[in-house]
Amino acid sequence: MSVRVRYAPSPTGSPHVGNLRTAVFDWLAARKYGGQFIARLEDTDRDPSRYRPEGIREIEESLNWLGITPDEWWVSGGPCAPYVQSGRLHLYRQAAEELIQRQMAYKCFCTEERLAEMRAQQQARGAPTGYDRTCRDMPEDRRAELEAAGTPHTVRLAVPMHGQTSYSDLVYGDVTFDNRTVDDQVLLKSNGWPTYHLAVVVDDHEMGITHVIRGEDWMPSTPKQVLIYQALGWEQPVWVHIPLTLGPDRKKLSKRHGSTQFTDFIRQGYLPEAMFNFLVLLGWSAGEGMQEVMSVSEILEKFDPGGIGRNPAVFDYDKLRWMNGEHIRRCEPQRLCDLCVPFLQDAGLIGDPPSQDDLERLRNVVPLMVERLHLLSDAPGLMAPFFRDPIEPDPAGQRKWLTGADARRRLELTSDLLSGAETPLTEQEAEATVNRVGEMMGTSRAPVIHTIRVAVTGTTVGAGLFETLAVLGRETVQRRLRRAMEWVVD
RNA sequence: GGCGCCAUCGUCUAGCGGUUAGGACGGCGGGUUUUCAGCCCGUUAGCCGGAGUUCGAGUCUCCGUGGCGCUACCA
Repeated sequence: MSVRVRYAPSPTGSPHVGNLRTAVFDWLAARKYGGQFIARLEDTDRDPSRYRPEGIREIEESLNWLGITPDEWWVSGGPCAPYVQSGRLHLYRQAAEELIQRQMAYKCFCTEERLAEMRAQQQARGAPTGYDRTCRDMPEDRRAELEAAGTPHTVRLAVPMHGQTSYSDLVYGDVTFDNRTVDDQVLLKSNGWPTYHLAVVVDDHEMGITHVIRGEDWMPSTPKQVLIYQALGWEQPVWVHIPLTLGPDRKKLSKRHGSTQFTDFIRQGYLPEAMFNFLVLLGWSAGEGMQEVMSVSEILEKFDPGGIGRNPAVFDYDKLRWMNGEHIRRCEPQRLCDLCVPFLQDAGLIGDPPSQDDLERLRNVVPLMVERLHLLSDAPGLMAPFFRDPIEPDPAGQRKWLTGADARRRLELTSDLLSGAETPLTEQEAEATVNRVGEMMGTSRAPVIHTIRVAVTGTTVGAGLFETLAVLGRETVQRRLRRAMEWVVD
């Protein structure tokens, strides 16, 4: 039987990085085993405070962006459509009915108020919380009476009062729960909609899911689902729980730790392969001697679910930033240019759409900046001197390198040496010129370099000066040198 | 409170009874005399505690401690 792995997000808003990491593992396992990757929307919670359908677009965008577009999902459909739980309600009702007939579930007529009160009392006593099973052993005639009156009810799982339920987890090994500690979980809400526990089991079975890969926070509810599989006589999937992602303070990763919305990372200029690489390393290791920076195909080649660790991992923004730089440096030049375009457009440095001139200049500038980019969003700041005209000098740089008669002289000499020629300015000519100016002034070339850099870029940081001059071109360089003479203070 | 999971440098981790406990990020220092970045070199720092098993424990067992998660008609 073919391996089928699903990613089952719920539309509760913008997708979280920890959540997408699960999708990465889901995809990896599916591909590794030559199976299908399926995505299904778990939208059975329609409470307005949590149901945020706007987030669905972002889930789709994130998956596509990462390059892990599902083989079957709500966007493109598939043999198990619909891939949205709200369109599958009849299946859950049918399953609930079957469970009731098999006496593995029962109708519960308790009101939410009563349940809240019960819970409050349990907490006050310091007792374990959980349903007290009032309706479980309800006399048949009483049940029929309430039913005939149309009393709202839920359907609960009748968890065995004794014994244990255990399952085997690919990552965590054998996990066992005393049935006494497992709650009689609500399976069907009083509005007829299922809870996660019922819906996930029914859908995973109906869709032929073979591997359930999800966050470790689902472990405590797994026995409930195992019980449902057993009651319905269905074969269980392979359970694979993966460790959680934490913030720098070791608490669950959340907004206050900085960016956690996946789309934020896209906007900030991280590369898909860098995110993929970083996310998979949060909980998985190829073992000794591994190279950490890997392409998606290298990861796929080395990936082994057995290498998934068990300890929760802190999300290290510094390492992600470093890793992004590594991937940027491995990027094909043309692709890197394309990736930079939207960031430069947002900064107003190039047109939308960019002109041929913009694109040609970008192709020349990117090689100078590739080693200096960590995030694509660094591009506008770094590349501004090549796209903005006129430029303004950085005050500190001006104070240091555009001050005094010597500075003026360096500008004048450089400008003089560069004038006259009609040929394009080359790196060689730029270097020779700067060297010559140094000689003429009886100094090393260093001060010349610094002064000219501030003059033509406005800043003290950036690419090597000779390459910079060549890319800027003779005409622009001359114009900026002359302009800079006005900036020199005494 | 109950239940579950986890525990090696600050962080991500390798280790699967015998190692000088290895790598990566970060930090620090140096080199590349063209800044920044990159690259190269070096350095910093760790087996939570206690019993037990064993000739020998980071590795196995138990207890403790700590962290995290779940404990909803949320997922």
